[in-house]
Amino acid sequence: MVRTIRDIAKSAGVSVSTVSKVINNYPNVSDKTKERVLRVVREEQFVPNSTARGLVKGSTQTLGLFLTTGLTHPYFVQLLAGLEESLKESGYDLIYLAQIDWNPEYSLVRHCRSRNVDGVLIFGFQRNDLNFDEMLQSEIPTMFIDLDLIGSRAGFITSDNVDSMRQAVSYLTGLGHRKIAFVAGYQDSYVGKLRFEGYRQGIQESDLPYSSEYTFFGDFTRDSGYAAMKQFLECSAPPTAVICCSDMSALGVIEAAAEAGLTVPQDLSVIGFDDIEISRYTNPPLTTIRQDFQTIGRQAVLQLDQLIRTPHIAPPTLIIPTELIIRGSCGICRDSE
Amino acid sequence: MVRTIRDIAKSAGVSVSTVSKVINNYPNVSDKTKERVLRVVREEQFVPNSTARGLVKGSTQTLGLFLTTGLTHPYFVQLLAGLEESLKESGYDLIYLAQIDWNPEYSLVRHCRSRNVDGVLIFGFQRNDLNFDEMLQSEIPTMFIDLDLIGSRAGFITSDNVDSMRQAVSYLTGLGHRKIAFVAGYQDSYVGKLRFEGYRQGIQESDLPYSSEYTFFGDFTRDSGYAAMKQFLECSAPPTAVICCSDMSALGVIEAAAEAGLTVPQDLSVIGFDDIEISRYTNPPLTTIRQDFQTIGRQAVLQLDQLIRTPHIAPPTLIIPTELIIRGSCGICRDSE
DNA sequence: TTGTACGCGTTATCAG
DNA sequence: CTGATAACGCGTACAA
Repeated sequence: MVRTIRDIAKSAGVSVSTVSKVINNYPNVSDKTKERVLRVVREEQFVPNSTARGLVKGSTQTLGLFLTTGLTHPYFVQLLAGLEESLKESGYDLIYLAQIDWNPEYSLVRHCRSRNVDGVLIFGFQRNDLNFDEMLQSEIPTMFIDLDLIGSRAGFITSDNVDSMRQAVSYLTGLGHRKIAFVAGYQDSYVGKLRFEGYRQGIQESDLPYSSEYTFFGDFTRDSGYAAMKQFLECSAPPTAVICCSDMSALGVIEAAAEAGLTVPQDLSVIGFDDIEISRYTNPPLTTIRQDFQTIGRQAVLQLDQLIRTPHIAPPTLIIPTELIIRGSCGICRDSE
Repeated sequence: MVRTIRDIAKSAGVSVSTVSKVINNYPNVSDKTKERVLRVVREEQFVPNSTARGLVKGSTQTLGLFLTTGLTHPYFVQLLAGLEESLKESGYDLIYLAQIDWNPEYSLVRHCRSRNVDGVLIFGFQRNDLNFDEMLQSEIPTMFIDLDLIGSRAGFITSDNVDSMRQAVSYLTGLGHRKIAFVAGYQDSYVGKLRFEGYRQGIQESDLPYSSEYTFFGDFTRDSGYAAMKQFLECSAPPTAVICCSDMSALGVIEAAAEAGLTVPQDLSVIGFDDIEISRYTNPPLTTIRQDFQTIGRQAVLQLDQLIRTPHIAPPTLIIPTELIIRGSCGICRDSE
């Protein structure tokens, strides 16, 4: 039994517009009628139809979310928790736009418009996965997560990938390491590039020579870590420390090292990335870089909300710090050379 | 520059109703006008406004999703993948109803109605978390995931928790074990109860005595597994096998066993639940029960779609089989007793 | 302070 | 086969 604003008006003995004014907290309503209307609203459990409201206002208190398919990011759940928290604060529901298709005619912008979303969150994509230019040129408020795209109404938020890796290198050099290898992610992914860049900067800042032998481009999996370490062991001067782009690949590195008779952290230091749940419990516990996805999710919505509500604001670009979690997989360099 | 159906009508030199008929594939339109309209639609990149459509049709091609807060289920991502796949097939977008609040006045039903969703998915809740009765009594098509609630328009889908545990017990008795302990989940959770029930059934079917000493009620964490094993070791006749309600707690059991000088699987057999990514790589690799969350997500949407489209259909209740993944953490019982 | 009437973009009915 | 026109439920100038 669905109630409309008209039913409420009748029950309260006022006009529809008065009800509307009460609901939307307009000033020019006498306290007496306001109270009466409010009582009826409560009694009849009236909730305004957001579809109708969306039609007339051209906005729906809804944020659109585009997600890449096959998402396996370990900390996606945290992101969601961050989203949820701020979604509540700012009063939006989230519509997951699942009807993406990958043919070139598909248009994110049209999809958004047809749904009348107030703003859009985009997560998990690479630069050329979809036609993001159209999105950037549109007037639709947009926040990219982990992709550095900017438009007049579009900003982005991401972890500080570069600094993460510089920190990691610096931590290892502080332990005396000078032969530091790097298990990279996809060469052409946004985060992959930045982390590699951070590694190179770190190397440079510590006056260490860069050797391409010490870099392996993998795919974040355990297997790629394993393969990487096998390759590093072939080097004329094998590394004494390895930085990885994911915890899973760090685990692969440790396994390959163990097979070669090397123990961590005595013979080899290893740093991971992500801080997945298991990392606390591995043997040894993994030293790793933790991304603050809860904050990223939270800030993405908060910033988007600002963008939506402020017409000429500069598009937000946020870089969220990471944290090096020091556990047991790194040790002082014993390489006498 | 947003186009409406009126713009299209003007450009094509026909009436709005004709355009509407073409868009919605109505029969009574001549091929010639249909073609002309379609051309204009394509040229002008017209997409009908789903808000307006939703208003008049009373349905929005949208499914609502209620999620519990702080969801950390490792396989939620799989569920999402399953959802996404079938969402695409059946043409819905998913609206994540984040504006839940926990005061008693909050009504799921009203929230749904205000958004005009066609159906609802509910995941991660316990029976008394919210007022689900109202939902069950409403005419809103609903699928509960992992919660066995049924209404005239509401069904559920879940893994076969009972059978999973019976399988596990049966597998262990097949290996000669007769002292089989159980690390349960929350005592009052839906899945927790069923898994415990399955364990008891399995015990009974194998004519083993049930001993409350052999059951520990934990919370799915590694720590609770650790604590459980410590307790089991205090028994006058410690178990030779342990079944756990999560992989993490299985890892805790193994750790506690190792501390007591027991090696797995020689001295103790351990079975987990979930098959998280890491289980393949632990030492020994974990024998565990895998839930098919991809299928659960997929079927949830498919069944809901059926429910929506068929007025008087019986509410679907699906129990999805699990799979015992046999790896290296179980061995033949050596207990000579 | 309150109410009337129109419009948001679409679909459905019914007359032509 | 095509086109007016009335809904759908709400917000808001404007009139009272």
